[in-house]
This record gives sequence, C-alpha cells and structure tokens, in this order.
Amino acid sequence: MERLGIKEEGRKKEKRKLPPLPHAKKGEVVTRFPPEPNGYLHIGHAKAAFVDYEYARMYDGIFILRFDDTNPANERKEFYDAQKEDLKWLGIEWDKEYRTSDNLPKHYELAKKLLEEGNAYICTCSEEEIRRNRREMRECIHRNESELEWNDFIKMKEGEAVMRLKGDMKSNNTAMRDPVLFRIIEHPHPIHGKRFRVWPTYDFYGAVEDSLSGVTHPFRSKEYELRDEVYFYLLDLLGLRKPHLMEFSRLEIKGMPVSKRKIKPLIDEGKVMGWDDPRLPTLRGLRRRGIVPEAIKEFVLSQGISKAEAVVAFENLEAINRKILDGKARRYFFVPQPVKVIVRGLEEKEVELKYHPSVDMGKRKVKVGNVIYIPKSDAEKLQVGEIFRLKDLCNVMVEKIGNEIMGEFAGDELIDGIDKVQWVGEEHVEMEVLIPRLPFKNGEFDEKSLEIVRGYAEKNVEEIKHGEIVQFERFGFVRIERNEGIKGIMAHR
RNA sequence: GCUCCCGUAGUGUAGCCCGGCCAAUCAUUUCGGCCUCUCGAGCCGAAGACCCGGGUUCAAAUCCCGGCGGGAGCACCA
Repeated sequence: MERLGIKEEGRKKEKRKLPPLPHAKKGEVVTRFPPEPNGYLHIGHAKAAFVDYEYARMYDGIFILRFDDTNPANERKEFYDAQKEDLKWLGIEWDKEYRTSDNLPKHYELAKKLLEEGNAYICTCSEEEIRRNRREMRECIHRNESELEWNDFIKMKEGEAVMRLKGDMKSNNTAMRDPVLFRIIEHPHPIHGKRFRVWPTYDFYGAVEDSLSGVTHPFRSKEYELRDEVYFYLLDLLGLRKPHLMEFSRLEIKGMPVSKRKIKPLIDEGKVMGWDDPRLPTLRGLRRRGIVPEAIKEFVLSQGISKAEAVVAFENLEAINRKILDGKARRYFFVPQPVKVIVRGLEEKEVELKYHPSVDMGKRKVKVGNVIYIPKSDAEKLQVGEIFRLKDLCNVMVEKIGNEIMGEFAGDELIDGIDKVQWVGEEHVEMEVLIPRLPFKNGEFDEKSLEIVRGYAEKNVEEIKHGEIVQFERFGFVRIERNEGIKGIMAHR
C-alpha cells in the first residue's frame, strides 16, 4: 500500500504542466471547447478539450462547453449527447453548456448593425463569381451598390444571396477578402427545426460567441491562423471585447489518421468495424482498445500548445497507458495457439495464483492435471532433455516432441535462468483476442492491421466483467468484451 | 503561384517573448546492469538535439537578415 503511494507520487511529479497562459489572472480565465455536433470525438478533440479544461482549472476559471451547431445540414441530434458522453468519460467537467444556435437572434441583431453601418453587404454573386473575384482581388458591384437589406436577405432562397463582410479585397490575407458571414440553409436543424433559415459562418459566430460568452482565452488549431485578422476586425466593428486568441498545432499520429475526413471512408468501405474500431483514434475506439482516460490526458497534454507540426508515435500513448494499467490490471493466463503437453507425474490439484505480483489483489484458483497447454511460440523453442518452468507451478523435463509434447514433472523449486511459461490445464476457456495495429502503412490502409489470435484462457476469465482491462501475462494488456461470448482486445504489450 | 505559420536527440516536448545560470529539460525509444516465478512494471546507468549561412553583441537555441525544409489557407465546412 505504502509502496504504491510512493509510486503514485513519483509519477505525479513527472507530469508536465502546461506553460503559463499570457494575460491570465487567477479567477479570471474563461475557456471554451466548441465541438460541432456532427460526429464522434477523437483524440484531436481530446487535446483541445483538455487544454481548455486544464487552463480553466489551473487558474480557477470557468470552462464552457459550446456546441457550434450552425450548419443544420451537418449536425445530428445524437451527437450532442454522444460528445458529452465522451467528454465525461475523459473526466472532463464543464461549468456551463450552451448551443451557438440558441443565440441566433442576437447574431441577427449584430448582423443588421453591421449592414446598417455599411460594414457588410448582401451579395448575390454566385459562388464561382465570389471565388474568382477573390482570386483577382476585385470588388463586386454589390459591395458598394447593393440596396438589399437584412429584411430582403432573409426572404431570399438558399444560394441566392449571402451576407459578406466589407473587408479588403486587396488584402494579402485571402481570409480578409470579404468573407461570407451569413448564408441561407433551408435544411431543418436538429434542435430548432425550421425556426431559422439564415445561419452564421464560422468567421462570424466564432468571434462573436467567444466575445459575448466572456471567453478570455480561446484556443483553436493552427489552420485557422489566417482567420485571426477577420476575427479581430469583426469584433472591432461590432465594438465587442477581444479575447486572447491562441493557436496550437493539430495532433497527428503516425500511421493513424485522426481526422474525420480520413476515417469516414474506412467505415463506409467496411475496412474497419465502425467508429469504435480499436484501430482508430476516436475516443470510442481508444476506449474499446483499453486506453484509459488518464493516459489520453497525459498524452495530449505532453504535446503542449506548440505551433510546430508534430507527428507523434502511438507507442508514446501505449507507454503511458501501460504504466497506468500495470498497477491496476489483474493478471491471468492466456495461451495463444496452444500446444498440448502431457506431464507425467504431475498430479491433479488446485493451485492458487496471485492476481497481481506486487499489489495485493487476492488470489485465484486454477485446476491442473497432467494435461497442460502452452503457447506454440514457446513450444517451438523446446529441445528434448531440456527443463522449462510452468510459471508459478513446477518444472518440466521435455521427453518427446511431436504434435504433442511429452514431459516429466521435474520438481517444484524454482531453477535460476530457465524460461517461465504461462499455461492452462484441461479446464479452460477458448477465446480470441483481437490485436489492433496501426491502420495505415506507407500511407495506405493495411488490410492486416487487425490480427485475430485464438487460444485458451484459464477458466477464471469468466469472472471478468465487460470492459475490464486485465493483463494476460507474457502476452499483453487486454480489454475484455462480453457480448455473446467472451473476447479480448489487446491494448498493447 | 500567392500569403501566413513552423523548424531543439529516432519521436514528442521544455527553454526562445525578457540574450549569459543551456557543455540545453522531461518523457518515449534503443542499449547495458539490478530486481522480479510475466516477454509487464520498478530501480540504476549510457546513447542521442539547438535546419544552414551571415550579422548584432563581451556573450545567441534565444535578437536581426538571407537561404533551405515542412505545414496550412486561398469554401455560402468548421
């Protein structure tokens, strides 16, 4: 117990802290995590969420969960809750929660103001025209001569007109070339139905919401950097408070695409089982694989808020997870690709084995007789005349090697320097363990990224609850799933 | 192509804003050794880095200029 306590403390010390926030005062920091409810959260979201959450905690501030649901065609009702579940699983708690879509009336008010003050205009150019004019840095006729007002705009049809900011068509920053602020979308909204037809774009609601909700330190990922200028310009025009906007690089994992854009095709083409496939960096996938929330937290925070693009190895996460799991996971014997061994002289009996080598978790009982199974990989190494050890049981002298191995009991005492092998007896459970690997190899989907290993596990695995993570000794950490039968998913060695 | 951002060991990261205490932090990785009835964990040790070239300065990873390399944006998507 005390030993554990010391270990625990040792690890805590190593935990890195986020660097101090500029312009931050204790008690006055407000952060926000703004997912769009259009899919399941992945580890990239976890990074953003943890950074926001941790900074709020670090400064005794407030952390807001905000659903950026302003594109009714994309959002789906089920994801509001799914995302909240995933955040809760991560151990993230929020002080406030709201939907951006609930604030549309306020957005409309500000839009009208922008229009009336001549800082925005209703543009009826086609999308292609807008694009071309942007490229050619040319103002369109509507910018200065449009007579259309807000009330005209809201009566128009989808695609007929948009509201644009009067930025600077000559700006080097393409984001400033009169970005679209509002557009019309007829598609019903999962929450509001047909109540609204005019929807703000990211440039508008992002800046406005951050400011109005009191966020002091909004974080976004680096690809938005060019939009900073729009963000502050807009707030200036609206006379709204300007937060300390910050950016960090996106999380990238070697061989494991994080973005929805790359994951979705794998699911659509049936290459993976779904959004919770253990090969995927979705929170649901990681969870199924046996990666614990604390590990995800430590991992993503170790990336920090640097703007340098980084490609991290998944093994970093594995290493963190392994260390956390090691002190908590019960041990069992699992024999992959079992080979039968007849041990002459081994009496039928019941032995007690510890659930954990150093932490007291009690003991389990295992029946043995003279029929034993050991892993093929170990069996292949055996030579006639050699003595090997059945771990926690006894020594066996190899007499004959064939389809089965014949051996003889060779004493109970531990002999130094011989191989110790995990085993099961006649009483065992057949099961399979899924071994997920990196889904991508050399930029292409690896068809062999999910290996299935069949084997025998000691009967006690039947007591393991669904979702529990255990260690199969000398094999790896495995999360147990119990649906029709019992199945294991290997997290890592 | 244009614009912006980034460049510290194999990998990630601290330090850079406010130059000296940096012969550079921590983690991972690899390799030794110890411990352990797991190929896990733990303990000890070792290996390994400031993209290049100029400049400023008594002094540069840190400031300035140029080059090279990588990334992002150029959507009525976020």
